[in-house]
Amino acid sequence: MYIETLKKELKNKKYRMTPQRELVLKVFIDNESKHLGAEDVYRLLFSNKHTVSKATVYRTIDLLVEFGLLRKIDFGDGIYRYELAKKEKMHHHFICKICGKIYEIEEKHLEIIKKELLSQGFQFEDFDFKIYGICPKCSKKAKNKSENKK
Amino acid sequence: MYIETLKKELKNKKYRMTPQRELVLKVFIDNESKHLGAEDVYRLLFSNKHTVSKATVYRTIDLLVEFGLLRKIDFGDGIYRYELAKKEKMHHHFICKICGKIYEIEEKHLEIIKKELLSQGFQFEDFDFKIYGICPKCSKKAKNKSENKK
DNA sequence: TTAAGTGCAAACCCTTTGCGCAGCT
DNA sequence: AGCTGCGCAAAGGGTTTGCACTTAA
Repeated sequence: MYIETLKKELKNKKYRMTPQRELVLKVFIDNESKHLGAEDVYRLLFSNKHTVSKATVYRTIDLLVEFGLLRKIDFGDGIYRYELAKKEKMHHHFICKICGKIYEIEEKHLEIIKKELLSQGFQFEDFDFKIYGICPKCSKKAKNKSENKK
Repeated sequence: MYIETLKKELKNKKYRMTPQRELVLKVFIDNESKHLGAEDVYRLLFSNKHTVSKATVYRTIDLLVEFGLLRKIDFGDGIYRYELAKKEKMHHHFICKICGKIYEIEEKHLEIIKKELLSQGFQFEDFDFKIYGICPKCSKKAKNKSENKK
């Protein structure tokens, strides 16, 4: 169904469907829960014996972002990551500063913020909401450690 | 007063106060409303006849972030920008996709989100909340244009 | 057939690092 | 003297680009 959208968009813009473009999109479909960078996509394809060049991976990802199939995420570590853009479900990211794990957080309160912005004349297209901190697991570990020391 | 904080922090960590460190911090103080990248800082100093090497600019900025005097912002264009971290006033960014202007948005609703996270065991340290869209000015312009066409 | 797409390697660009010299303490 | 800090230039690392070859339509 993502593939269908891709084909449709390509036709609209008079671009072509190619095996490489399908392969790149499939990587994102098969790794839905992950946040993959271009390098990751390249390596995943490579280890599956599908050789798609890095240049093509980068170009295809740009295309998929342009088509709204992928959302670009930036965790501030110098690597752009991407995730399938499921329009229905807006979610955000909590990044643990200790273990590095990324939690997806569903947020309903943002609706209020959206409404306020709209009333001020802002049209929003994309939210990027990241929270950095310490996740429950890590703060539990830290707690245990300090108790053992006593 | 930022300078005082810098001096204090440096003393704490047994680092030294230098003219370069003061100059870099001053650039941020004198350009409070802007979001400067390292390159910008370097150029601003250069055009004011103060030569501080790029390496030092980068190193000093890292230091200032470490001390909590600067906040790192990432608008996803491959350049890290920084702003003076005024702890009191949490604000966020609206980036217009047409004119590129960055609006600072004060947000009070995030308090609710913070509370919910806390109750789930998440400890947050930093919020990064960016909204991409079209600002009131640009959407007005677009509107006028389409009306003229009629 | 022919314009779009691909692969390769080199180029880019922001950022980081190694190293010798300068300057606090 | 012994570190810390600086400037310079080179290296790093993710991303982009030029160009000749390949391929979808």
